[in-house]
Amino acid sequence: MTEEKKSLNFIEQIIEEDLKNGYKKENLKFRFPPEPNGYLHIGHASSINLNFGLGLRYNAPVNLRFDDTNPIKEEQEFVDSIKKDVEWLGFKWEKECYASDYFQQLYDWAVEMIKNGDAYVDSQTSEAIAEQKGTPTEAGKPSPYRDRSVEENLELFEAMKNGGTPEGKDVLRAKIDMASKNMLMRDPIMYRCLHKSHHRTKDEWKIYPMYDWAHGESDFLESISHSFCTLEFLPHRELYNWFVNKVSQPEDFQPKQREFARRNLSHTVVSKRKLAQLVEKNLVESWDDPRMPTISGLRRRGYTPASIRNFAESIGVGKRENMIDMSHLEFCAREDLNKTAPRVMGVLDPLKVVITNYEGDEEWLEAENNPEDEQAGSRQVPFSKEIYIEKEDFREEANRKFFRLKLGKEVRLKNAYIIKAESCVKDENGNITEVHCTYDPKSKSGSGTEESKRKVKGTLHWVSIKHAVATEIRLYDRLFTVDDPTADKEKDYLEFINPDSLQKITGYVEPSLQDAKELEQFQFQRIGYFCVDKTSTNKKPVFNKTVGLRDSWAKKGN
RNA sequence: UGGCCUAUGGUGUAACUGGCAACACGUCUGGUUUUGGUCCAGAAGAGUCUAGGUUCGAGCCCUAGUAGGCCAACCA
Repeated sequence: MTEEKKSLNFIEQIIEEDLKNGYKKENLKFRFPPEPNGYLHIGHASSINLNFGLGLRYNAPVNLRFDDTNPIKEEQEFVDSIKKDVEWLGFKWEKECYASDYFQQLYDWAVEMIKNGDAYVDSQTSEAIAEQKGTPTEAGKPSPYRDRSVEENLELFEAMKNGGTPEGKDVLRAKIDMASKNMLMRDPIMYRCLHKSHHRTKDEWKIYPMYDWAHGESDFLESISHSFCTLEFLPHRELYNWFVNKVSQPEDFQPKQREFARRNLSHTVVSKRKLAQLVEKNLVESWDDPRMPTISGLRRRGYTPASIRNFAESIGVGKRENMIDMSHLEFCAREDLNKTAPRVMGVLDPLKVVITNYEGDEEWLEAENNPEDEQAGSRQVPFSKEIYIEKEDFREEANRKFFRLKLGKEVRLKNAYIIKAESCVKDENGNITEVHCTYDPKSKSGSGTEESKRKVKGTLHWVSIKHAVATEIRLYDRLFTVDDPTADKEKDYLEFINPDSLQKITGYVEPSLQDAKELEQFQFQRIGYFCVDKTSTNKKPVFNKTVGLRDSWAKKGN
């Protein structure tokens, strides 16, 4: 085996550099820190893959930490879904943590900071505070409350904590530098009064810490060595370090925040807020609608954990703006499903074929389950005089590039016989309603006869009409009609919703699929990959189309 | 108008840290095939945002531009 030197991404290079500079490998520790205010999406999958992947690579623990500092937006439902999704993707966290675990510690540290003159209570309105903050090009002005005495600050902060201060009245601010070029350093707010019940601490707290005054401290408390976040947090790094310095001793190891670019996927949106909007406005069914780029949506659509992990791994991590084409995700789905999905036959747009010289009642033929997998074995599929084929697989006449059924020509029925189209029946509008064929009884697949080995250019999938199971098939297309629905500053992204992103049809599948279970995946031969929807029942099976097979015939515009 | 980040085929990442730009997706050929799938073989496609500079040598370093992004929630 040739030892191929896999190039490191810039995150791994940072870690290697730290290791080279004496940082102990056993002290490496990472975390994935979602806010439980929505469902995880494909962008999070990248972050999950990065953090947990690093854990695997360096044999280091990775915590799952919920950044639950805002009770207004956060709910237990989201905590549950996030845990489910991370597990489903195949990752194990070391500890399940919550920023809310540290509320008391954070509070105690805040009191210390007040005593040290590093924080003060500001009694102005949020508007006044915003105004004094200045602009990126203009320094801010100090609050008139900036120099309150320690005693007064302590008293006021105590009142905030006890709920004696109304919401919106007082806030605790760090005393840093109102003239800093970094807006975040202009006395950032540490605590606000929120008399809301928290999904975990219930009514215990009347004040809640802000992100900046919680995240780095949580990292510090958990001994996280490297804290990775997306690029928009880059300006927060200075503040992150400032706060960590306040709560730690110089000899303590300090977590290191580094930033990477979030991944954008074409023809969709990757923003929790926008996805939530799609759900709220009923533009999709739910967070797990198979058109959604959420982990739960992709799961329901038929994506496998491996396909999503491979996707995240293959697109890598970088620092520049990006727009990854959906076709790349689809490739990852096919690549994985090709190896694992059992092959079956189903007809989506049926055309009746009568085999006029077929004498028997029915017979069961052997069909290979997966040519990519020797172990997959075979099954029996029923054949009879009347079958369905795909409407687009028959033409009265066509040129020689059409490898399918046409009058007077032969085609093979997958796993069955070679048939020849003799005539077709049409309705009053000229639509073909039936094709009459004859079959060659000696051409049975696998029989080993001379006739069965004949080279016939086309092979069609089919299903015996009297054995067929009628199913609901849901076909999906991209959710948005353009690559980047957010690119147009004049138009709202919702204007680019694809009205035809979902199509429900009735299809007919072979009887072996009658009892398929939720999430079971199949390749409908010559069509694509499908999986059983959660609303499916034995009486009425429902299949979601995950992705079509590559189709070099359709691509040529036939 | 301030500060910071970024810039490599259509897309996403590489380039052993200064040595003739590579990989994957996508596209196109051809072969195999009882899936117009898979698989196999091959091709086209960038001279690295621009202009200077350092150097024997620059995608990598320096300077100045240009373009895009981020920063003025009691959101994360």
